[in-house]
Amino acid sequence: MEAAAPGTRGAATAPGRRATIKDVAEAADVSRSTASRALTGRGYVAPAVRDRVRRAAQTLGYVPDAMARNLRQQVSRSIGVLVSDLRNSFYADLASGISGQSRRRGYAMMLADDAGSVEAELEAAETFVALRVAGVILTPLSAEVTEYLGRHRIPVIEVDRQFAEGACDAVVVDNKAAAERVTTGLLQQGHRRVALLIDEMDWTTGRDRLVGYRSAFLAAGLPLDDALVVRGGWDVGAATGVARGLLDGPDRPTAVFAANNVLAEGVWRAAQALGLRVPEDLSLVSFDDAPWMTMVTPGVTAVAQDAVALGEAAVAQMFERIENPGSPKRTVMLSAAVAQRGSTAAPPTA
Amino acid sequence: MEAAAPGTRGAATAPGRRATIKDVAEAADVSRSTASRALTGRGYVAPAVRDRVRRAAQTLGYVPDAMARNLRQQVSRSIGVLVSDLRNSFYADLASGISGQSRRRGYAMMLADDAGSVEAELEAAETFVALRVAGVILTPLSAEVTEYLGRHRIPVIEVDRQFAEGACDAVVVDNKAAAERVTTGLLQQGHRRVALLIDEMDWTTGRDRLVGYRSAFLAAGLPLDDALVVRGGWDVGAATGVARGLLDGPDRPTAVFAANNVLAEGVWRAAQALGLRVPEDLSLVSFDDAPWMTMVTPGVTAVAQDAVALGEAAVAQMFERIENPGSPKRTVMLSAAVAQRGSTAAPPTA
DNA sequence: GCTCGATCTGGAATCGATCCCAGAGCGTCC
DNA sequence: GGACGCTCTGGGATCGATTCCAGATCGAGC
Repeated sequence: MEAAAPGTRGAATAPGRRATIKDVAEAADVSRSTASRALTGRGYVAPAVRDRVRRAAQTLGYVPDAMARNLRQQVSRSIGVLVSDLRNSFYADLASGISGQSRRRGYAMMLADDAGSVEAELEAAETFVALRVAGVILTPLSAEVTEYLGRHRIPVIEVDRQFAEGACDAVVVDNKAAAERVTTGLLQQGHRRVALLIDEMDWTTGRDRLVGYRSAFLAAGLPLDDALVVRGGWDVGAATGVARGLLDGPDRPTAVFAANNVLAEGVWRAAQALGLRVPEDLSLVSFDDAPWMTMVTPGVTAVAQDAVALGEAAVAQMFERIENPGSPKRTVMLSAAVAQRGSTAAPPTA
Repeated sequence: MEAAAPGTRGAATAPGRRATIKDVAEAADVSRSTASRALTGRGYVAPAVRDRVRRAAQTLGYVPDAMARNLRQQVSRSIGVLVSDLRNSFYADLASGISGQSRRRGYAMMLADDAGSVEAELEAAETFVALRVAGVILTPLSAEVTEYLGRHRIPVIEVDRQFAEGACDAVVVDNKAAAERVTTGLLQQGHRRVALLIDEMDWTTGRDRLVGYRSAFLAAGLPLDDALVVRGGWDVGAATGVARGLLDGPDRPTAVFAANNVLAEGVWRAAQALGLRVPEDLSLVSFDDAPWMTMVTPGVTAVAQDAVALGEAAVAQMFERIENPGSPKRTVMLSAAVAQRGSTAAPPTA
């Protein structure tokens, strides 16, 4: 879309129906072809005629029909975005980054969220195909969706997690490195019973965070205890319950590494409920920063994925793919910073 | 879109280009008209032929082009949504509610955020017009955008706030009643110096919250002190600064009513920085709930607007408007609950 | 004067789907 | 047997824009 200068959006003078290019052409006393050339700037038009047509369009409040234009040109200027849950700040930030960046490039964003349902995910993908979007950015739930979109020749960028590595472009954070870094930090403070609370280990996110956690132990020459790796469930309620079970007992871990912000919230709530002080009784680190982590006392040390930047990088990668369809698939890996706050300390010397 | 049964999304067998209805028609050995009738279910088709066409579509992985369909039918099955800032959980929840509800009705959602810029808002509106969306749901920044969309005969629903009352449909919360309720609560606990920290007083949100605050004083027969109504700025940094100024002094208020979640965060941070204990030294209530408010100790008492429900109500209103274009404009008012937490107490007896 | 190229314009085809309408086939009823 | 109604199919117009192409006009150069 050509960005009209401020204040130039014309006043449609009470049209019974929307103005079409035919109306503009008639008003300017030229043919539809000429009107089109004048407005798009492609092809010859005499300057005087061009101005006349533009004025007419202006007066009529003409806005070209994107459907018709896209149909004719067989390209669309919108992208599809599919995330898991907008109420989770991680996905909201991601969408925000994508939105800003794609607007800057003149593309509109179709946003859908599958509420964790593979069927909803495929339905959204089908809608994107129907709308002939220029590309899709998604946080995949299944490998099928990428394959489906690929079959329809729609460029796909997987963000945050990947299914089949190398099957399509992807933008992810270096989960392993970041997980290893925070785990090593806990070990260096003297913790030995460090639990990992995790939601899944099938996607690259969970898998790599687990790998990072383990390699920190190996690097420190410390033994691994698989009983300390615990599945935490998908929502705060479940996570809180699991965390209570984990923390309620004599043999409890002295530190917990929560693999995402929902699980961290569960641990925090469980600690509160059990009267455990952070960090005196329990150290906590989180993968995924969240707004509340800077509000509580002490603040929660977290791997701060910049979700907005992740979204922006995904958009950049998508346009590179569109301009360059043949180039080999690429996985962009962003590093994540660790925001040190007050939620870790040496373990209690019980 | 007809929801295909799971697993029925056909395999496009390596098409050089996407299958069109012409391809389906040829594969099923019928005309394009018949293929169309078979797939849409409108008009006569012999059952045997219908099945043959559907199988052909299946085999080819045919997905009808929404552009072409919309162009022909002059209606679209997508709605435009325009919010201020997705990173704010209020707007993200709103979008989430809209998304879920519109997906349920088979509509796609075009989402844009103006980053507080009126120009970006108008640009997004123009995109919505170009895409011929069925309707637009927005949290308006300017009166102009609603008027612009209205001129192009696009149904508009304003959510959260209204500009010209009655100019279009709207879904809002009862700001006045909720503000009055929480203010009255503070007065009943004995507070007299109750500050209102507010961002704007031009929109209905700010105006009504101010009105509610004032009428609580009037109802209690207490005098108003306009020096206690303070503008707090638009982001957390500014809000924190203003709150520090407000709370740093001998004559500081004993309670603060923050008119939104960003301002409440500013007050919370300022109180922390100044070493003020909540609620012993300072009571705090917020308009707008936010996730962190249940995470901190004590929890922050807040007017809990259900933003998801707000979004869902907006979608419902939009479809009512679409089905019933002539009916008088309607403003739906949702009441907001007050989530009582621990952030208020009787004022210090200094 | 004639050719050639550049500039400029309008007619008509095109994108992919829907839908009106004419007409074929067939059964029923008077 | 003929009129009528119902079922079913295909031809072709249509939505709104873009774009190819033919042709008109004009000025310059030989």
